[in-house]
Amino acid sequence: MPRKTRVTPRKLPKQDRSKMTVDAILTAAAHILTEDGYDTASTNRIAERAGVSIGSLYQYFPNKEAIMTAVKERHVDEMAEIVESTVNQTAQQPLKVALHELIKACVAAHLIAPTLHQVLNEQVPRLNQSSAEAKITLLLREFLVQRHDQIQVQNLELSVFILERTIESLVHAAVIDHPEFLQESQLEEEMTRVLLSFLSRQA
Amino acid sequence: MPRKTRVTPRKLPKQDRSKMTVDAILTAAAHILTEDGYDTASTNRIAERAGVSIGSLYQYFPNKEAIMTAVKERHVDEMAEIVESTVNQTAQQPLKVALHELIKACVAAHLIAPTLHQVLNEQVPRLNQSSAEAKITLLLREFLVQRHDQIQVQNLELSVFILERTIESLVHAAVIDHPEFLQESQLEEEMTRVLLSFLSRQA
Amino acid sequence: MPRKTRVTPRKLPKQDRSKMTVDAILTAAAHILTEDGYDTASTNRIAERAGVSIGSLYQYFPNKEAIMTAVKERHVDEMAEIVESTVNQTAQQPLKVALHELIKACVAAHLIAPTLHQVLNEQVPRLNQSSAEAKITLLLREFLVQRHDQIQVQNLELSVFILERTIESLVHAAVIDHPEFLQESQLEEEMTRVLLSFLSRQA
Amino acid sequence: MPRKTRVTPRKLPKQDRSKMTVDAILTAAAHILTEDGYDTASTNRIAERAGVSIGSLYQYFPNKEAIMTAVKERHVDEMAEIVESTVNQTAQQPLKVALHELIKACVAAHLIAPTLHQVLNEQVPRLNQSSAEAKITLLLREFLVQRHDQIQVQNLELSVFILERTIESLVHAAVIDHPEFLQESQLEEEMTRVLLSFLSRQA
DNA sequence: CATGAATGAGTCTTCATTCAT
DNA sequence: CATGAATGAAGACTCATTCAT
Repeated sequence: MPRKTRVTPRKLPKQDRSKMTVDAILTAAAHILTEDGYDTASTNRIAERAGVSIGSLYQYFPNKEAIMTAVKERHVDEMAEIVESTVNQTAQQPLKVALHELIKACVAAHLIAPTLHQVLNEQVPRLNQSSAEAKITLLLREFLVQRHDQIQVQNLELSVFILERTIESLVHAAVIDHPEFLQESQLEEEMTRVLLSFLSRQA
Repeated sequence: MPRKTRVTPRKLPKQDRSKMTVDAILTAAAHILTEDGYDTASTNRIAERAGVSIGSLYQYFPNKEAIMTAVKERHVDEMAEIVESTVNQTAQQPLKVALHELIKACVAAHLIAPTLHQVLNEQVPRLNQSSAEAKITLLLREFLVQRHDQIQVQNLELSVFILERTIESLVHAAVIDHPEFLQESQLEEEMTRVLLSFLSRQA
Repeated sequence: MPRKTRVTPRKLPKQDRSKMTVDAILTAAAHILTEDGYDTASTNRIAERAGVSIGSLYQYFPNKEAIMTAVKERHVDEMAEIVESTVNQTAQQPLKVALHELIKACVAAHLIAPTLHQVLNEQVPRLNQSSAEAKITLLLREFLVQRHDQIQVQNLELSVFILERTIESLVHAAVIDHPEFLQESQLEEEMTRVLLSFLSRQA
Repeated sequence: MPRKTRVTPRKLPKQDRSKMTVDAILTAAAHILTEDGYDTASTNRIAERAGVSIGSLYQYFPNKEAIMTAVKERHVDEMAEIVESTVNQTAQQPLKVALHELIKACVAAHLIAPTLHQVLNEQVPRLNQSSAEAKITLLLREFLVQRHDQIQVQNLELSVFILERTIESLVHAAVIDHPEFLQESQLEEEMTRVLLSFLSRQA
C-alpha cells in the first residue's frame, strides 16, 4: 500500500501556524462571549476551548484585554466591510437610494453577530475605540462629503456624528430589543425618512 | 428569566441612622464608579469609602448587584425628574417649542453626572431596565399621544422607540465625547430639526 | 362598649417572662435545626424566628454554643423521661419483660424528634455530654444493679457501656435509615434477644 | 436528592508533582481535622499547612467538601483494607474464631486514626456514605452469607445492619471514650460473646 | 432590660498571570 | 515554542457578637 501523500505540510510555516493559533483563540473567545458573556470568559477557559495551553495563549497575547481588543477589532472589521462595499457600490446613486442602502447595510452588519456586538459594548470593560470603528466614521464622512451638492452640511463633524450615532443606536437597539421593527423594513424606512430630511438640502 | 438573586434592599431603613448609612453607601458607590469605573468598585471599597463596615453594607443590600441597581435608580430618578417637569410645563406649547425644551431638558439631565451615566450603561453588568427608565419611556409616549393632532404617528411604539433612542444616544455621546457640539446649542438645534421633521404631520 | 377584660396579665412576673423568652429561643433553634440543619442556624435567624431581638437573645445566652447545649439538654431530657418512667414501671418485672419494655421505650424516645436528634449528634460542633445523657447512663446502671440476681455482671461499667451504646446506636440508625426494621417490631425483638443473651446468667 | 456541587476531584493528577500535591493536601487536612476539628479547617489553612498555594488546592478539588470527601475516602479505605484481609484470611475458620478475628480487626482499624474517624463522623457536614463504607457493608454481608450453615439468618439485611452498627458503635466509642475496656481484650471478648449468641444457629 | 444597627475577622473561591520543565 | 502546575492577591459575602440608644 503506497503511502498516502500528505495533504497538509508536515509543518506549517511558522507564520501560518501562529495565525491559526491566534485565530483559534479569537474564535474561542468570541464564542464564549456570545454564549455566556464576559463574566465567565476567563483566559483559561478561552485557551481550553481554543485547544491551546494557557501558556501558549500568553505567547500571543500579553494579557486578557489584548484578546478582547482583538476580538472586537475582528468583529468590527467584518461589519465595516459590509458597510464599505455598500458605500462604494452606491457612490453614483442619488442620496435617497444610497442612504437607504447604507442603512440596510448597517442592519446587515449588525446581524452578523448581534449578541457578540452587545457583549463587546456592554460587558467588556471599556475598550478603546477600535481602528475599525474609526474606519466606519471615515466612511460616513466620505459618504457626506461626496454628496455635498445634495446635502446641507453646515458642520461636517456634527453631521457625521449625528448620522453615525443615530444609525448605530437605532439599529443596534432594534436588533437586540425590537426585532419586530425590522419586519417589513419598517425601521429602515423610517430611518431613511428621518435622516434624509435631516441631510437634504432644501432647494 | 427568573432572577436567582434579589436586588431589592434588604431592610427598609426605619431609623435616621439607617437612612444615612444607605445614603452614604450609594454616594460612595457612585463616586467610585465615576472616578474609577466598575472594575475597582468592590463592595469592601464601597463600604470603606462610605465610612461603614462591610457588615453594615450587607445589612442593607443583599449583594453587589443590588447596590448598583440602587445607584442607577437614584441617578435615573434625578434625570427623570428634570424631564418630567419639563414635559409638564410645556404641555400647552406647540410641538416645536415643546420638543426643543424636551431636548434641552435631556441635555440638562445628562449633565447631572455624565460619567456615572456612562459607567452605569457600559460597564456595570447588565441591569434590568430601571423603573425610572420606564418612566421616561412613558413620558415620551405621553408626549406623542397628547399631540396626536400635530404628529404623524403610524406606529406609536416605533415612534417612541426612535424618539427615545435618538435623543438618549446623541445627547449621551455628545456629553461624553463631543462637548463642543453643545456649545451654542448646536446639537440641540439640529436634533430639534431632525426630530421635528420626523414627527411633523405634513398638512 | 365595655372594655374587654385582659386575659393575660399586663406584665408577667419577671421570671415567667424570662422563661417564655428562653423557651421561644430554644423552640426556634430546635425548629431551625430540624428543618434546615446546623449550617443555617445563625443566632440572628434564631432570634428572629423566636420573635426576639438579637440583643435579647444574648441577654439569656452567653453565646451560640450555650443555645445548642440547652436545646440538646431539653431534648435529651424529654427522651430520658420516657426511659425513666418505663424503668420505674418495670422495676418488678422479670428481666426479659423489662428489657423488652426498655427497648420499646428507647424507640419511642428516639421517635420524639429523630431529625433533631441526628442533627444534634452529627452537625452541631461537639457538645459536652449533657447531664441528661448522664442520667440515662445512671438509669441503665440501676437497671442492671437491681437485677444482679438474674444478670451476669463481671464488669458493671463495661456492661452498662455495651447496653447503652448498642441500644442507642441501633435504635437511632434504624429510626433514621431503616424505618422498615421497626415495622412489626422486628428490630425490637432481635435486640431483646441479643441483649438478653448477653445479660442472662446461665443458671 | 441531586447534588449541586460535585465532589469528585477536578483533575486526575497525571504527573508525580501533582500526585504529591494532592497527597500533601489530604494529609494536611487530616492533620488539621485531627488536631483542631472541622471548625478551624479552612481551605486556606489546609493549603498553607500542605505547603501549597490556595490556588493549587482549588486546582485539584472543586470545593471544600470534595477535600473532606477525599480525606474520608482515604481513611475508610485504610480501615476497610484491614477488615478485608482479615475476612479473607479467616474464610475457612469456624464462626467463633472468625468473628473474634473480625472484631479484633475492627478494633485495629479504628486505632489507625481514632480522632480523625470521630471528627469525620461527628463534625464534618454530612458526607455521602463513602464507597469504602459500602465495601465494609458488603464484606459483612459476605461474612454472613458464607456461613449460612452456622448462622441463623431470618432477615439478612437486618442481621448485617445489627452486626455492622453494633461493632462500629461499640468499637468506636470504646476507642474514644473507654480505652480501658480494650485492655486485656475485655471488650473484644464480650462483643464476640454477644454477637456469637446473636448469630449462632441453635442446633 | 429590649432593641437592632454596627462591626470586622474570617470564609470560600476565582482567575489573570508566571515560569520551570 | 508549548505545556500546565503553581501562584496569591483580591473578591463577595457571612455571622457571632457588641453596645449606644
